[in-house]
Formats: sequence, structure tokens, C-alpha cells
Amino acid sequence: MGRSPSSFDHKPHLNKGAWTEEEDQILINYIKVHGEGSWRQLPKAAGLLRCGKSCRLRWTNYLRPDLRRGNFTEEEDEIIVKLHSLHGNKWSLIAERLPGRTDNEIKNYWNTHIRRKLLSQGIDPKTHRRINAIASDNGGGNNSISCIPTVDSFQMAKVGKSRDDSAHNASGNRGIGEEEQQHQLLDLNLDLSLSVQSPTSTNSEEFKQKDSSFQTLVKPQPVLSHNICLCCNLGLYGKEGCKCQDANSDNLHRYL
DNA sequence: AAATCATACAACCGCTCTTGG
DNA sequence: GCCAAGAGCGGTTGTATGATT
Repeated sequence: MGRSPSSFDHKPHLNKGAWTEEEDQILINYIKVHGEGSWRQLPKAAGLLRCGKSCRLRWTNYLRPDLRRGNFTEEEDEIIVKLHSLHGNKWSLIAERLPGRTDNEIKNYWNTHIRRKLLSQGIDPKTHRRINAIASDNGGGNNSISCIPTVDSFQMAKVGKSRDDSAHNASGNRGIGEEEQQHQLLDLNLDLSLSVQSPTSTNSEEFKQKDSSFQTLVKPQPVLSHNICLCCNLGLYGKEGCKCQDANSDNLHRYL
């Protein structure tokens, strides 16, 4: 469908590779004046020897003023794992829920940090299920297409964090034992898997559905059925950004 | 100090989706 | 409804930097 993907490639004079400060400045200045959009025309209009695609990427992933640079926080970690367990590699969808983070950044962070962490904990980062559980599933001859994943990984990520923390703590205080952790995980092993998903479902519908299931099943404490903000949906009630105490907030009902 | 390996992340590539004529 | 252009997304690669030998 559409034009050939490489149609922009046969312009030999286009720059590639790392952007220079000068190029960045030109792009920033141009967008300040003209705003985003029309990426195809932008390089020519701005006087950049780049393809529009490259300009868009540079702006959205690096130059946008609302970007939040720096390390991911523990909360962001948790959010990413949760959302990935719901939506898989839908990085743009995940990025929507993390203001100031880009899909590219999250994708990179997933591949370099979280993915590895989950693997080291015996969790398949694709399915969010314990690796031996997957093996036994396969042995069971279950041919149904799997799987909207479980939340094992999220819980394990949290456990991992606390493990890491305790490892750094000389006193070695551990809240709960390995077995108990395992037990808790089993309790929360929510296999939301279904058969083949309807091709007509839109992302947002899909998102709402999954989010509501997720919220219903995962949230451990009682939840009011109204005025729930994003933070609460992600288990961050009362933390920075939580709007639930503000009954008039525009961010309310975001998921409901 | 040099070589090698590992990691992080910016940028590119190829594909699909959306939109307008 | 069809087609082409533009935009966006996810996967992959290239390279700079840090750690280790």
C-alpha cells in the first residue's frame, strides 16, 4: 500500500547519521516559527539536508521541549512493565502514558534494562510468564493463540527492585521470603489470554478493555468506581501526579 | 596503556496506516 | 472504491562510551 518505502532514499545529497548542533538549531528554530507537521516539506523549507522522516524523528525523540531526559524512575519502570504486559510492544501506546518519554526511548530502555532484568528472573519478556510455565503450557498441547500476558513480570519487577534494594542494604532486611513471594505471584497470575483478537477493534477500544480488566483484577485495594486518574490506575495513588483528590480534575475518568 | 567486550541510545529502515483527491 | 502521498510505528543497526582483561 502507498508509496515505495525507499522513495526518499535516492537523494544522494541528504545527510545521514548523527545530527550536528547547527542542524538541531535550524530544526528547532523552524518548528518554533512554523510548528510541527508537513515533515516532507520541512527540510527543504528549513534548509536542512535531511529527509522529513529524519527531522520528525529528531524532533520527537530528542529536541521536543517537553521531553523528560534522564534516568527512568522506579515508578516509570513499573508502569512500563505493567503496560507492556497489557499491550506488548506497542511502544507508542505505552509512551502515551508516560508524559515526556518517547516511544523510542521506552523501547530502548525495555531492550537494554527491563527485558534483561525479567530474563534474569526467569520471566519471558514477551509473555510476562515464567519461562518454565511457558514450557509446560506448550507441552500441554494448548494450541490456542497466546496470550495477553499475565502480570507476573510486574510483580517480579517489583520484587526484583526490592531484592536489589536489599542487596544494597548491608543489614540485608528482607520483607518476605522467596516462597511467599512466589505464592503471591501465583495469586496474581492473571492469564487474560484470549483467542484471536478481533481485527476490527481499535487501539483505544482494545486499550480500554484491557485496562479495565487489568484494573479490576490487579488492583488489590478497594477502588471507587469513579474519579480514578491515571496514577491510580497504575497503582500510584497519592503520588506525584495523582489527581484523585481533585474532584474537578480534567484528567479524571480517563480510563473509565 | 592497549585491546577487547559490553552497554546504551540515537538514528535508520521497511512496513503499515491514514488521508485526501 | 481506488490510488498515491504522507505520517507513524516497531525492529534493527551503528557508534560512542565505559568496563574489563
